Amino acid sequence: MSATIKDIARLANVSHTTVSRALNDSPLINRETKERIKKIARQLSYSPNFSAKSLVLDRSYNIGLFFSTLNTGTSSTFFYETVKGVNRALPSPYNLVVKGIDDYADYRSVTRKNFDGVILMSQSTNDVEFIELLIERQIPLVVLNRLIPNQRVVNILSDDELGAFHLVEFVIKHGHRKIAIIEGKRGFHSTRQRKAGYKRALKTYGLPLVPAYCVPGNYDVESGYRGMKRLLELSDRPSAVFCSNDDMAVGALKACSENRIRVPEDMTIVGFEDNEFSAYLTPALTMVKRPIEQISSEGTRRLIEMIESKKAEPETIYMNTRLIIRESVAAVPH
Amino acid sequence: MSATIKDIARLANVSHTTVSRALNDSPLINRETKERIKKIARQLSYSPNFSAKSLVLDRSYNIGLFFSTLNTGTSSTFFYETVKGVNRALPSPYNLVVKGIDDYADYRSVTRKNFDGVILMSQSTNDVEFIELLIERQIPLVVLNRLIPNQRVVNILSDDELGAFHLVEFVIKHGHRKIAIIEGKRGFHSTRQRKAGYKRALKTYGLPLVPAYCVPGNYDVESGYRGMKRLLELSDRPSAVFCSNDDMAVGALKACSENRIRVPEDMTIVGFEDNEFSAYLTPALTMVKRPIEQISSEGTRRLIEMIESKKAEPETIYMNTRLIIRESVAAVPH
DNA sequence: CTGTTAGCGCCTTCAG
DNA sequence: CTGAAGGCGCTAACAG
Repeated sequence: MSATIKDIARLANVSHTTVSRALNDSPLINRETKERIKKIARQLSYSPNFSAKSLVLDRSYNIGLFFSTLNTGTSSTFFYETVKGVNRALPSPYNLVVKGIDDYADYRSVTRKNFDGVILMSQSTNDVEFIELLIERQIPLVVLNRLIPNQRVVNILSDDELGAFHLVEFVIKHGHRKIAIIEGKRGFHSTRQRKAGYKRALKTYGLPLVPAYCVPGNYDVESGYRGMKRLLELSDRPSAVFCSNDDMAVGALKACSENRIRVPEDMTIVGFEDNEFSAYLTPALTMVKRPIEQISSEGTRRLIEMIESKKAEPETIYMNTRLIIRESVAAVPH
Repeated sequence: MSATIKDIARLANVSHTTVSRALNDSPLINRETKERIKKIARQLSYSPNFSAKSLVLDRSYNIGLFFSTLNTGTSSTFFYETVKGVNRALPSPYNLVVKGIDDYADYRSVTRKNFDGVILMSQSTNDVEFIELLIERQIPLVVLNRLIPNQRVVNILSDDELGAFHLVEFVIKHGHRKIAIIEGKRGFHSTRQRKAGYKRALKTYGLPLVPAYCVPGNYDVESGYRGMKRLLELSDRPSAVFCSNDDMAVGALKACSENRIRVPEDMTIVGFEDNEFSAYLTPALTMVKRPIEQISSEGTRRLIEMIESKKAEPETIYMNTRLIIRESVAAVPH
């Protein structure tokens, strides 16, 4: 079928070893023979058999990109930006293999032989087992998005706590004193971080933490809608709401509109994440943008470095969020 | 490092051949030895080296999922649903390898050896070369989303023309006679199909096709915004606008809101695609939903069948869209 | 600079 | 039912 180095060797009247070396640009080979061999390879439109290469080099050329889940709880924007970021930084011989942890009956097939390295987009603590397995098997690993304490891994995150702090601070500076939060999915690290930033901002500015103003959510639009409805039923309504992500802000906006509450005139709403719609909502959403794509690219770069230099320096890197000011915040009405 | 069949063979006092057969459930092997071998394999947490398997079986276990591009023109919802659909239908030994065609300098590495099969999510005609290459190399192929005429490939699409027809018909039945369209990205098959459905609906109901009512777009939010602005500047404004996808409908909504035009009271707007926000916009969007996830799953199933049975029956399959009625359509004002 | 030889881990004849 | 031998395509010593 397709040509092998032996075919080329025959045509070039050299040994297949020479062909292998020539094609891999070994300095041992004479320039002219090299050219000659490469030309023949081109004519035969030769392409190496990666399985064979893999077997002998002990490298699969597969990079696994694992999500906690591919089915639910992952917003499409988040997913897309991650893949884009990884893809952008991935050198060409590597294959980007996308998986969800949750559809693994067992992880047996995740081995050093089958994956040169793994990028884990960690969204909840349900992946600790998986992380331990990877470490135990000495598979180069980069964990994105969630802080992995006490582990020797490269860990890249956005500073959500700080981002949320800045965001809520911005709201406070508009005169708001009754600020509610619709929280993210339970158990997610990001949920805790964002709430922590919210709490720190309140505290810093001497505002009380009102339990009734902290309503649960789970990062989807529907939960933002329900959360907002709950807040609107309160006798002492908040004047501003921090939604732990933009999807929930969309739901919150909807709930306001149904109750004829104008945003931002009667109610300030802010989000977190920056999905592609935030700018085009009515009103356009003021929120904090996480650098998902950069995190993914940076993580990929580090992973490849680890793989190719065989060095792993555990490190935790925080990448800055950005406050994006649009239209959904107004001074508190009185 | 990790265990091989030889290690197991030694411990079990059999040849590695026997181990291989036992692990592959060959009927030739005695039940008891089989059990014994499997037990040892489990104890050693043996996992096959796929590179070796691939080499000898001539199967890479890689399924390529190729997009026209990963960088722009692909909406995140679309991307996410596709991956989800494929992933759901992909049997476990296979790896889902995600690629964008546009970041390929040359396609040389896409060979039968490196990919057992390819799923092409075709978004424009810039992939004809690629398709020809795959056919020439006899790589099992399924093309999703775009009609590939005169080619012997399995082709799975949503019936956008019919979907658009039903949608516009629905608008017409609300009394609208001045219906505009904001078109999709130039050169995309879907763009043409949706416009065709629009035109057929107009024609069927005896309405004229007004050139000024056909404005260009490219499937992103911004272009919907600009398109709507253009329509609003017309002296004889349309009373309804068919946006060729939901992202553009979001932009159109925004433009209306800025011009204090109420939707749907003053202006009917419909979309196409159903991204996850459509239901939560204000007003919630009436549109046609494409079965992306089903298309992807079905395509994957067919591809695997082709690979495992070595049979390829070229076929074109249309999957039905669904009209989802929400709030953005009202009777024409008079 | 080039060739010979061996072997990566696995599966598949072909003999027992 | 089991084993011995060979080879998939490629790279890596080791010789020349």
